[in-house]
Amino acid sequence: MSSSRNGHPNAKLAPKAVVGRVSLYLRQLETLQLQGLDKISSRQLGEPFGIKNAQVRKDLAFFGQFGHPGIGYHVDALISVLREILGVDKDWPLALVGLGNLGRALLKYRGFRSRRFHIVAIFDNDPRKIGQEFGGMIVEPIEALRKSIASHKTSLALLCVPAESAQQVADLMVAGGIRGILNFAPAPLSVPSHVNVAAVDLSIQLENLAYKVQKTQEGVSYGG
Amino acid sequence: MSSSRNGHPNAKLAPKAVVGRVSLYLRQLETLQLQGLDKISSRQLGEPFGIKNAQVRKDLAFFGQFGHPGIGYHVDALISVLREILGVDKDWPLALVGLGNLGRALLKYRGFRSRRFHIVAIFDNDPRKIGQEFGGMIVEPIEALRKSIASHKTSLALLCVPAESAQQVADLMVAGGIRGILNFAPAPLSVPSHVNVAAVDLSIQLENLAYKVQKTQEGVSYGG
DNA sequence: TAGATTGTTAATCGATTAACAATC
DNA sequence: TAGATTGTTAATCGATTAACAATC
Repeated sequence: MSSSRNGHPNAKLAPKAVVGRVSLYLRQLETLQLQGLDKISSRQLGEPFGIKNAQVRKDLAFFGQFGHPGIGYHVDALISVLREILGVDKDWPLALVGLGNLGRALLKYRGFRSRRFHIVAIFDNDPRKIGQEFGGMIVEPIEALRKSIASHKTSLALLCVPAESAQQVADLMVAGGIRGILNFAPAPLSVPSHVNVAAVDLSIQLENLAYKVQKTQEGVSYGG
Repeated sequence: MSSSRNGHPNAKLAPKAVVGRVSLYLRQLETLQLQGLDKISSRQLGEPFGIKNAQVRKDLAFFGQFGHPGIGYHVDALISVLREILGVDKDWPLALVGLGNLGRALLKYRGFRSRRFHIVAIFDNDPRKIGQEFGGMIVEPIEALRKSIASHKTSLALLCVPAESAQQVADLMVAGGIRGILNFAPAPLSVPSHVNVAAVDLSIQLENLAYKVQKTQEGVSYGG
């Protein structure tokens, strides 16, 4: 028995794959809530993603017992509990560094706000950008990162600078106390173990697709 | 020893994780090539990504024998072979659908071109955008997708429309003969099995980071 | 030759799936 | 009650790591 749930006491860190799927479940639940549904089974919850019912139950079981045998899961209740588990039941201030094309696109991206992620400060090293206004914020020089992180209590940062300067900027983020970096630069980052990095690497994703497409297009017609 | 290598004959599709890592190796090799290195060991190759030497060798062994015992791998030779394996030894035309903030940022993104991915046609359903020029191309209506895919022989597409219309546009892509979709919309896509989808889901990545940060910040101070 | 490093096998580890008693 | 569906255990599957003979 022993209270596990919502990640307080001795709970272990869930495997990354589990957390990713739980995010998907949460999103699906929110869609269903808008549609007025109030109950859902593990089978229905996994279906849109091609995830098996046993997997859904196992993933949720990692955090506690939320379902009702014979019934399924209550949509509203499960939403609350998953939001709490993932930590998206509160606001997360974000620092955005690098105002190139991608950085400016992220500044306007609506998907973040709906998840309580808010960009609160923006940084660039281009003197022509510093002092300018973007999305209601004044661009600060990268040296201002440290103070800004402290004053906004920022834990998460979006790293949108070119590959060449990514490590250098990451170092400044770490020095300032950042705990998680979403890295859009196509470069590996070296950070202390208490800092988490997630990479968004578009070229690698495209290469993956290219490989599969190439593979499934030939393959068929060749002999052993 | 039966030619495996470079993915011609009976070669099985490599596990997704393997392909992703091979992309990283290739990028690292290219960096080393620019630095003038001509040999490298499996240990050095994996180091920047925190990948163990045994893993690097096993990943490469999936495609063939490219190394030399006691020596390591020849940088130039391995680059050629990995490019061929991944399919990035040739040009890949891309269709871009959805010219919101993200779509326009991708249009200018340099990371694609260096990998021989080229956006060759752009689409939107907004009448104010159709006919306009972006990045040297004229915006076409989404209904033109089918003909364009055929004439450009496009296998890969970037899907940057809002979540609500993502499935509908994906259906048109599939009908037009697209074989791989890089999906930026926060919505699950349902496609036939011969079409590959890779999702770029920023909110989910951020939620992952938020979870870990939250977890490592508390955790420590609570009792069993 | 001695030292380095490969490709590959065996051992370990972790993740997914199937099955089912318990429950509504 | 009968049918549905959970949480969980056991079985399967796949991926990572360690170890080492073969090779340069």
